[in-house]
Amino acid sequence: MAAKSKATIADVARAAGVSTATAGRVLGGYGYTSEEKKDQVLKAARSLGYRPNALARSLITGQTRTLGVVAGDIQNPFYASVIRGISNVAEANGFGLLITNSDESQAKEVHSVELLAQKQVDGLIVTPTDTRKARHLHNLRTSGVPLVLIDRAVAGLQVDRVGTDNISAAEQAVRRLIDAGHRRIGIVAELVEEEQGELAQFMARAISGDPVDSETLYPSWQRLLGYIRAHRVAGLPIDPRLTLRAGSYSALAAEQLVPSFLDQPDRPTALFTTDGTMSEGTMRALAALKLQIPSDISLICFDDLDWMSLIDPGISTMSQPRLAMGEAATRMLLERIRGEEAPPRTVLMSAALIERGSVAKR
Amino acid sequence: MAAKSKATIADVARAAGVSTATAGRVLGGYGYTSEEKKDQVLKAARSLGYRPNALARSLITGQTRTLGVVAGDIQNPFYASVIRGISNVAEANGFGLLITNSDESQAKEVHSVELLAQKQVDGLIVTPTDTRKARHLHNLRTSGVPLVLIDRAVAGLQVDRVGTDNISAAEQAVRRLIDAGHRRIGIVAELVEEEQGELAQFMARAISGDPVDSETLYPSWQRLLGYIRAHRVAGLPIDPRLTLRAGSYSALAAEQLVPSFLDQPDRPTALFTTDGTMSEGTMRALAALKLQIPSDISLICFDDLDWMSLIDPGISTMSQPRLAMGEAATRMLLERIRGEEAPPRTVLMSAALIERGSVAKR
DNA sequence: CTGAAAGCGCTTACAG
DNA sequence: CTGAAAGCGCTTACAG
Repeated sequence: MAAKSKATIADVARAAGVSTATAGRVLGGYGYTSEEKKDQVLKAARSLGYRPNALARSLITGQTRTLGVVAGDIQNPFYASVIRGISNVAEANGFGLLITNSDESQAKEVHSVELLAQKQVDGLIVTPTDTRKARHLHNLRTSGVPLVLIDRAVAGLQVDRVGTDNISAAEQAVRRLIDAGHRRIGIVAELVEEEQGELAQFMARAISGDPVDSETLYPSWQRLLGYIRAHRVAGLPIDPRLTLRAGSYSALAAEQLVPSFLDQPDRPTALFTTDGTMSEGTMRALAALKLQIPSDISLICFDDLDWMSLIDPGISTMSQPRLAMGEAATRMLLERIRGEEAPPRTVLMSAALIERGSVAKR
Repeated sequence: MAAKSKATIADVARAAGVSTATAGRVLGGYGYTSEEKKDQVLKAARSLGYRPNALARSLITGQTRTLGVVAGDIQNPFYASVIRGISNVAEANGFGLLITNSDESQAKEVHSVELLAQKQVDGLIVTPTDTRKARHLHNLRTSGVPLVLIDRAVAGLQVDRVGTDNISAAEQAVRRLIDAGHRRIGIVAELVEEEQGELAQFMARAISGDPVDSETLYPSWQRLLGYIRAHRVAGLPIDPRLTLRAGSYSALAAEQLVPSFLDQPDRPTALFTTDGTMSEGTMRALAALKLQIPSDISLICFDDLDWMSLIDPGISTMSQPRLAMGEAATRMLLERIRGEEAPPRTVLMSAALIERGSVAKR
């Protein structure tokens, strides 16, 4: 193995015949130096193959120019795009990215946050796994590490956040289906456990128009709210049998539940899926059932995935600005890192309905 | 903003009434300490909310337990999966991941490598943008930073590498098409510039059976080699007009070139696309041309993307073990970091033909 | 403009 | 087993 060449500032200073302070000033780009010494130092640095040790610098300055990211799963197109957005603005500002996956497990999320904090990231972007309890995120506040949330909020945690306006987006999607004449519209959603009570109660309250604290709801619950709202606005009744609850972030779960969901009297003539994962599972099930879109069943999805424009007919969907979400979150985080004081901001981005060929008139 | 609580080992030591050395020993988990002092220190640490500063530790130990990754584009499913594989074994071994995108630009790659090196990563995994010249990667060797290459090799750079056995995989795909009776098989490939000469010369040499140094070829060139080999083995002639060269990693480029490619006398009856990007572009073009698969044209792709199993008929493809590639690369890197000396290894993984419905008999 | 000294938060020999 | 001291590679006041 090659000898590790580890020229330090002291080595360069010695070779250039100056003090380490002077060498540091030119190499670190701070303070003033005469052109002459500057040249000497630069020459010495080059010949020694000097590379600054960011660790030492960070230890003193207290900043690492590194951001930490805790995403659900980097393989998921949603997170992949969001992270790309984060990466775009991080890179443009000279920040590196330490990325971890939570796999929607709070234990892993806690572990990741701790790891990133120990590595002294200047700020953190996380997609919280649990929207109710998140002590580790509250603790971050007291340890002074700026935090921005993406996609989900956390009850009682006043920090910057960027997400999609899920209620409006879902309402728009379902309204489109209603406008096309559909009256029995099924919703395929994760709806992982909530502490605001059971699904039936939740729906009852929403239907009756009771105000629900939607802010810290998981996205799929918010999208269910939009589904309900579209029905209410149109004066349509809501049949609880038209709600398919997958219970977890799993395409397979959706795929397995859709067949019996569709095998009921007076089955839905259209489906609304609440995210990419549910959409994929639903599509696989429809294919297996040999149901033609849109002649046998209409469909509007959430999140625009590659395949939705590749298949024939194309799938209409609510497209989230994933890249822009990552970019916006990072910009907000950098502002906080720079010390900008302002009340916590919530940026809700709107999704756009992309019309393709998956909705038939009825 | 909350006061930054920054308890150091010195603070803990003071609170516990011991020396910083002792506090360090229990908090850092090295050396011996009596149970009594251990308890005192732990208690003090807890009440002070002590969190170790990994920077300070790394500065001394010379290791950061962080790996650097330079991938093409995290949004691309190929890289997303590879990175997930990397993340799996990194995490299992307590390593963090600093991830950057090169966007297939060598300038960005050079910049990323420099950034990661300054941040003192313990090792680097990169998908090299240029397989011919890569001084920054050679330099890494002399600075003692272990490096593992994924997907592509670099001429003259003797380091561990994991890739796909592209020639065999492509040969298998094309043989499948030949076996189905196809005689005019088109290949849709990136084939970005090479310095081994022009495409025509390259093909002439390959066809004549001249040995080509395939090791450091870009994957799409290797896959072209497999395409040629399948023809040679079957005793079939090769028509250069059946090679579509996109010239860049762009689905749009492929999409735009496919129509005229298919609008030629005696046009191909089957297509082989050399990666996910080419596959996507080709699919979009075929859809726009209203060509039915497989009745109008047969197709075998490379790399198994989500949509290939979602559309009807499913697309047959050569599936690369992307996750396993990332995992294997990381394991090799960790071995090097642990100091294992061994000649550089090249691990070529084989792709598996996944048969779906995109190939018709002829 | 430049250098000697102190110090960031830890770990590592070295005595005891 | 424990502590005083030195030091990792830088940057930051502070004199001059």
